[in-house]
Amino acid sequence: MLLQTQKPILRPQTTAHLAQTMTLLEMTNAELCQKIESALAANPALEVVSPARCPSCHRAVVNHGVCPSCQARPAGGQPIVFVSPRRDFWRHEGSTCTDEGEEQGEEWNAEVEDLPTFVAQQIAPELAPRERMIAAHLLSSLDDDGLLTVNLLEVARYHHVSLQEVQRVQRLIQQADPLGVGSTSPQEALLVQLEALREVDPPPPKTEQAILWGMEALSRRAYGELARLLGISVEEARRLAQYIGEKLNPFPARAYWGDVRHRPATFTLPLRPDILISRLTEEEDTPLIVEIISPYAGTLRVSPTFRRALSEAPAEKREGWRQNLEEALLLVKCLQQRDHTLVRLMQRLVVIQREYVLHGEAYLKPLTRAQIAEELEVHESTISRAVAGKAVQLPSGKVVPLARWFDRSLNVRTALLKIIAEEQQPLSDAQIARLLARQGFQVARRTVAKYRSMEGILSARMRRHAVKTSAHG
DNA sequence: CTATGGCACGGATT
DNA sequence: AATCCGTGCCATAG
Repeated sequence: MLLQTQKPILRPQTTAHLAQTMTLLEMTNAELCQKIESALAANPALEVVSPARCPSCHRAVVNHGVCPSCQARPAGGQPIVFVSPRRDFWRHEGSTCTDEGEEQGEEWNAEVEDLPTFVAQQIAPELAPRERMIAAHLLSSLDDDGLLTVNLLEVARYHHVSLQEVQRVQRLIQQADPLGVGSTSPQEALLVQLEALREVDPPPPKTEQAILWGMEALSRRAYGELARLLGISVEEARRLAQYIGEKLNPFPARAYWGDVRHRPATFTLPLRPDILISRLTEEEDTPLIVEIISPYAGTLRVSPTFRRALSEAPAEKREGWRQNLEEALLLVKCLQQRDHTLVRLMQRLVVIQREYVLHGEAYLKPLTRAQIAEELEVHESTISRAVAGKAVQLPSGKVVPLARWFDRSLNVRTALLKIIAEEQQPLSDAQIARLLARQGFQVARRTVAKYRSMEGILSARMRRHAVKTSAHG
């Protein structure tokens, strides 16, 4: 197999190695990029050489002389999995990495950085000179979502003004165009938007309370729970959730940038993929190409020059250099191991979830991390770490968290929704369970009931009467 | 008597 | 080792 070409040392020699491997494994590319960059800056023994390129397709590939997708056409639905060098959209500010100008992400960053200026222009006329400083402070502390990352009280203390004054400035910012920017929490952003909408488009009753107390239930789509919490009917709860979902946005910056420029949904998501999946051909039986994006833009290695220089090093520097060399070796080794684990994981995952990758959520197979761990003969916590926080871009362009591939119930829930949507007369939980079993979903009757309430669907009996009576939760 | 929702246990996840 | 989620058992509403 082509994977064997880069087979790393599999057994951790030291506890340091073990610990670092685990840490690296659970790191997202974004985090890892930073770590590598600081390591490169601090350790002269490390260097990045430019990636090898495939002579035929010119694709850059880490650790391969030939692009794996040109090298061989795997048989029997086997995917092509390889580690590819970091793309531009992973670059951090101040990075020295060059080339590889890729289609996708860089404009995203450029525009988001513009947001503070954009807001500043709108509110500038309203500001007293003294408030300008405060506004600048707040606006420069916005995160990608348009929410504040600083405490208002701290800002007030920093500028030696009262909290009220800071709040006044904040309110001005919140009223500005991406409605709700500069809020300290998603809830606050929602409330600001709600206030502004109130006259134009009156919200359902208790919307405010739902935002204040029910966010957690709301985000889980636990409409039944929400209804109980607010003392309203489930039907009202659903309508309320729909209102919030359609008209309001807890992350003002995302809504704004998403709306103004009609770009694919991929880039309005805050997720940047760690792994890209594409198809080799348009055929149904195409091999899938899985690129695991490496956190560096070439091959990371221990500099041979440095190694040579070590033997001629002046005595007083020798100890420090030797330590550098050791750290460098360790880091490289650990990263290789990380790559290897990810490659093996994806290799298997893509085979199992092939239908999902090609055709979407409905084809997601139930899967547990433990199951994969057994097949790959690694500890389950290894899988857990490898999956945590990672995002994958599917051939469709959609970016999803890798964790979703392991959802045990999502597909069952969609099937359940479909059944209920299509049924003429209300079915009992037991009947639904049997229908689900016929579709290959083995779930207990009790679980059907749980999913039902999660989705905010009334019981069979209630559904029968819901038409005339508006029952009370 | 049947369909549901509450509570608690055990395996999965982190 | 702590926490979450699916299930089984049981009381209760219809």
